Amino acid sequence: MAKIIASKNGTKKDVITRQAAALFRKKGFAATSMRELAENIGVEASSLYNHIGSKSELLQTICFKVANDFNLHLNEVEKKSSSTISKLENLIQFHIHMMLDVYDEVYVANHEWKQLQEPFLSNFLHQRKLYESRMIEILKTGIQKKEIKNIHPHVAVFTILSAVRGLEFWQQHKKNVNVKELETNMINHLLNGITK
Amino acid sequence: MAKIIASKNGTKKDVITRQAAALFRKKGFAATSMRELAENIGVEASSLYNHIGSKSELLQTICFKVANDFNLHLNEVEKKSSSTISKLENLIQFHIHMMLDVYDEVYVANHEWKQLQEPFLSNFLHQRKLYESRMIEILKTGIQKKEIKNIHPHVAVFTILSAVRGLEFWQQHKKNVNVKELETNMINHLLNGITK
DNA sequence: AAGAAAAACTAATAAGCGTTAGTTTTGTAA
DNA sequence: TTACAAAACTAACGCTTATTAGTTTTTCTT
Repeated sequence: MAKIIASKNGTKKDVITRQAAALFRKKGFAATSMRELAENIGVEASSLYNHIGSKSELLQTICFKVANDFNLHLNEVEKKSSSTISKLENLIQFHIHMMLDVYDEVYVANHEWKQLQEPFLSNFLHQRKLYESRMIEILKTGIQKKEIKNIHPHVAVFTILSAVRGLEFWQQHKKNVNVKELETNMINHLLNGITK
Repeated sequence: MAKIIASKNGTKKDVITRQAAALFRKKGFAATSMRELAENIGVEASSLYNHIGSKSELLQTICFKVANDFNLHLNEVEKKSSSTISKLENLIQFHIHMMLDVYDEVYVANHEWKQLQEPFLSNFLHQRKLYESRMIEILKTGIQKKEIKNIHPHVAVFTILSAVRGLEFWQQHKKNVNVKELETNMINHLLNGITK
């Protein structure tokens, strides 16, 4: 067992997957070749197949890892018996952190899921729709409890998710902005408008 | 000169470009083959080259047409001696309409510009940055004239552009929402927050 | 109807793709 | 040191790609 690989960077498969995410983000899934990926890792293309099953599998791994992270977090948020507002605050915060911490992976999940093959494509879209529904449900509860204005919950969820996805934009100006500041500003902006 | 093509749909090149935009949006530029594009038009792949120069050229045409439309509109907005708010209102409205009217093209310009070849890639990014700068400049003027809160103009422009780009999301729920309503809601939401 | 121009076709090109087979090197454990 | 397993390598596979050349069909002009 190689020391460096196992302890710091995870398995070689992890290294490959991470590099794949970086390239898929930069160039797109279809425009990234296995030879190019291999070169970035310092190995021949065929050697990759000692560690991974296929190019498609790489995309699947990336997309479903991200989807799972979001789902698990939503599970925890739903469990907590906190106010609707702090639930939403928690969700937005998590989205921001995911976008900043695992940018490549989230970007790929957001942009390259189209290249997934069936049945993974349908599965992914299903999970996505479910996540949206659960967010809408949280908002509806908040409206019932009079914690939140009587807005259209679907529209509100769409607005929040759009704004957070827009952080991709921000990645290139990362140095010009204080992350904490951005975070609180964004949460305030997105929640003040709907809080009663 | 064929009647149907010339009068209603424009030249055959226009038809090809429009179909290309549709496919590039659905499947991505790299994942769309010329054979597939040809099949959608009802012709052999090689026949396309009687009308277009190359696959790359199709992407260039799409991206720069969109960029040019936005630039021309911004020119007009800058010329008008109206208030900062109504300038911004005008801009947001235009973005929304472009997103709804020429969805495929705007989507491709937003997502597939990465596949442009040099020097077009640099040119495109330059135009984009310039557009942002000019929007920021409008906001700065508004702040000076005390029409607008003393916010960070860069952040505000980013927020507006993100929210509008998020309309892509909305395309699939198009039937569930009144466009006019969406438009006024969005303009209010994005401008009320920064108006003094 | 004849001639010219436009646009379709078939066929082929070279290059690149993901992936596999078979072999050799490297690293680990006995 | 020997034996085994993991992971690298070279070479090649069949397939698809964008694009070109050459030819035939269609369309428009006169």
